[in-house]
Amino acid sequence: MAPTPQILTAERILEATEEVLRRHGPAKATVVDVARALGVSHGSVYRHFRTKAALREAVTKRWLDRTSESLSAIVAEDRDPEARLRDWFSALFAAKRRKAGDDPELFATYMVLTDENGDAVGEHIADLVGQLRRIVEAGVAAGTFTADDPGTTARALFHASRRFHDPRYAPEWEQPGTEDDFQAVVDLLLRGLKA
Amino acid sequence: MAPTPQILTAERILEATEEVLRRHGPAKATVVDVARALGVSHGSVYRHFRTKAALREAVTKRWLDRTSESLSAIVAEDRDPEARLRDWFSALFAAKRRKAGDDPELFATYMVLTDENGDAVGEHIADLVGQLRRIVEAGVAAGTFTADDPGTTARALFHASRRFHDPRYAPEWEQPGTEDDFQAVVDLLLRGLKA
DNA sequence: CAGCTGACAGATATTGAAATCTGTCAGCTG
DNA sequence: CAGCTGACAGATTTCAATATCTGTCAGCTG
Repeated sequence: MAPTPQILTAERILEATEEVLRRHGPAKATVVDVARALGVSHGSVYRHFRTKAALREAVTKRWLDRTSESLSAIVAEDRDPEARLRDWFSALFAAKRRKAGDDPELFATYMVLTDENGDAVGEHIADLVGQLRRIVEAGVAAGTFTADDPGTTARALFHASRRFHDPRYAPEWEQPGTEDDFQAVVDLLLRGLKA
Repeated sequence: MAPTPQILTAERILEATEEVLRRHGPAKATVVDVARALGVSHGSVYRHFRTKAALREAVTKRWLDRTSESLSAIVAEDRDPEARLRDWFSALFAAKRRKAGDDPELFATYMVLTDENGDAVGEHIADLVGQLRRIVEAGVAAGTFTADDPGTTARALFHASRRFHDPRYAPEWEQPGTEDDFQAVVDLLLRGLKA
């Protein structure tokens, strides 16, 4: 058979772009590199993405969506909302900490991308806050949580836990005592939430 | 009288350095500039500060200490701990937001300095957490707060409110809804703290 | 003729030589 | 002679020339 003469698709370009970003880092990853990795001219890439910025934004969205999806399973479970909320926070923190620790360079690359794409990050945050709101609403319905406005409470929960999922704090996540600090914040927030 | 032939002191050097930083920004403020502002040679500055980094660290500490001092008055008051805690958070947030809003360039300058001087920032945070601990202890003593370990609880309060005092979030402080988000977080934390 | 190529203009990044700065210290000065 | 100066070496920054990249588009190709 011929050496995989696949047609060029947005999906394939995104995969190649991730690979190029992983290899060269955010500062040196060029559209020409992506085209070369795909064996096409860089003009072809511009047929699928209007600009380099649009291409990088699409990569960023894909990456953020992967995090959201892994957490949505916890939201969908049919369990005690308090336990789900604890698990959700733990899963979010563990996922972020693992990404930052396992491959610091790749994590730094995605930090640059998220800095560039405030809109995509805003959507991602709205998504996560929406997940929190669903858990809070379940708790209110079950009578275990008190919340005048679950949306406002969900935002408060998100903001109050930023120290443990905002990538800007990543360097502090491996310091001793961080796990205790995390538990103390979650405990305090859950106490405040109880009916 | 002669044109103020004052003797050279660490204090005068620090004042001149602040002025130079204000004028030229952190990237272009040199030791030579500071010496020129004082009418001395740059060698004299090195008599009082071993390195440029030490000079900048001293400026950073002075600046951070001013914030701590303005808050310590609230800690020392003889009032309901819950009200003091609310006022303390409000004062901290208001002070930070005012600094960031009134003179964004100077604020950016101090962001660079704090990035450079992690140790000074660490001490400052320990100082603020200590103030929180004193308020929590007062609340526990008065029977209005519950806290197994006031030190841990104070750390949790600090971390949970970072969205509203960590300068890295300054760009978000002027967005609409921020005041509501702040109140929601403080309300949630105080609910969690109540006996 | 849909999809791709590659040459091109303007924008951005790299590079290396020149300029400036940091930190030291022998000697000056009041 | 305590405190300051200013020349100096090595480190860092600046700047302008050069190279590379982005985004377009007329035309090629299967």
